[in-house]
Amino acid sequence: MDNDNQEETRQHRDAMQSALDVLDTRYFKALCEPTRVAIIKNLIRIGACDVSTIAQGLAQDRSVISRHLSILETAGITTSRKRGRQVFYDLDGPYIVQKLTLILEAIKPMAEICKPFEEYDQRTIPTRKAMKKLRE
Amino acid sequence: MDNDNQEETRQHRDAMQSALDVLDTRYFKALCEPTRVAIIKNLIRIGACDVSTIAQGLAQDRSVISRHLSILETAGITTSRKRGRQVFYDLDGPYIVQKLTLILEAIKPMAEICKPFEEYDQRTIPTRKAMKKLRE
DNA sequence: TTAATGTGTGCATATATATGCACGCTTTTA
DNA sequence: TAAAAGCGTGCATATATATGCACACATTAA
Repeated sequence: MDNDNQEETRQHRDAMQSALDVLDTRYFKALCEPTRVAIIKNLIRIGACDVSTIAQGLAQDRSVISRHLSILETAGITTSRKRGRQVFYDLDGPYIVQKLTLILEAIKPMAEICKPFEEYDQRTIPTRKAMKKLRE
Repeated sequence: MDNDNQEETRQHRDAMQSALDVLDTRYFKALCEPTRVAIIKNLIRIGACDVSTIAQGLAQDRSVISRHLSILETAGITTSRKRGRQVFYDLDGPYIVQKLTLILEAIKPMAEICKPFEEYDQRTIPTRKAMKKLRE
C-alpha cells in the first residue's frame, strides 16, 4: 500500500490541522476545575442567578465564586447581566453545545486514523530503520 | 405556564444529572495543558512512537514528556506498548471520539434548557420575591 | 561481560492557579 | 443623606501542577 502513503499523509495533516484548531485550551481549562463544575451544576438547577446566591451552597468565598464566574464567562460558558446592584449569571447552553459539536466534528476523523495498537499487528510500530530516519 | 413547572423541574434535574455524570474533570484536565496538546499533535503526525522521539521536537525534558504521556494514558487518550527497551505510545482515537460523543449527548439538552438572557426578556431573572425564597 | 540506550520515578524547585480578606465602587434602602 | 447590600479587584498566601536532574532498572549492542 505504498501508493497510499501520500494520501494518508494528507489525511493525517488535515486531521492534525482541524484537531489543533479546535483544541481550545481555555475552554477545557474552564471545565477542569471542580468548583467551576459545581457552579455549573448550581446554574443548571436554579437557572439565572446572582453571584451571592450562586455562592451560597458552595464552600468558597463569594469573591472566589465571582472570579470563577468571570473565567467561565471568558470561555463563553456563561453570560452575565446586571440588574441594580446585583449581577445575574446564566449558562449559555446553545454556545456550550455548539462548541462541543465543533470539537467533536473536528476530532471524529481520528477515530479512523489513530487506532490504538490492539487493533493492529506489530507493523504499526515503526521499524528500527524507520525510527532511525525519524531521528535525523 | 405554571402547570409546566413540575415537568420543567424534572427536565432540569435530569439535565443536571446527566451533565454531572459526564463532566469528567480528569478528561478535561488532560486536554487543558499546552505541552500535552503538543504531544497529541506529534502523535497525530508521526503515529505510534517511542518516548524519546516524541520528546524530540518539544522543549521539555524527556522525563517530563514521559509523565505527560502517563497522564494522557490515565485519561484514556493514549495507549502504550513495550518493545524491547522502548515504550511506544499511540493515540486511542476511537476512545477519544466515543468519550466526546457521550459528553455531547449528555450536554445537548442544555441548549434548550439554558438559553442565555439575550433570547429572553426580563422575566428570566428571578423576581425579588423569588430571590428571597432562594435564600432561605 | 561490559558499555550504552531507553524508561520511569524520587526529589527539589519553579510556575500557575485557587483562596480569603480588605477595600472601593455602585446601587438600593431607610 | 446616611447606612446597607452586592460586586469585583488588589494583595498576600496556600495549594496544585509542571519542570529538570539524578538515579535505578531493564534491555540491547559491542
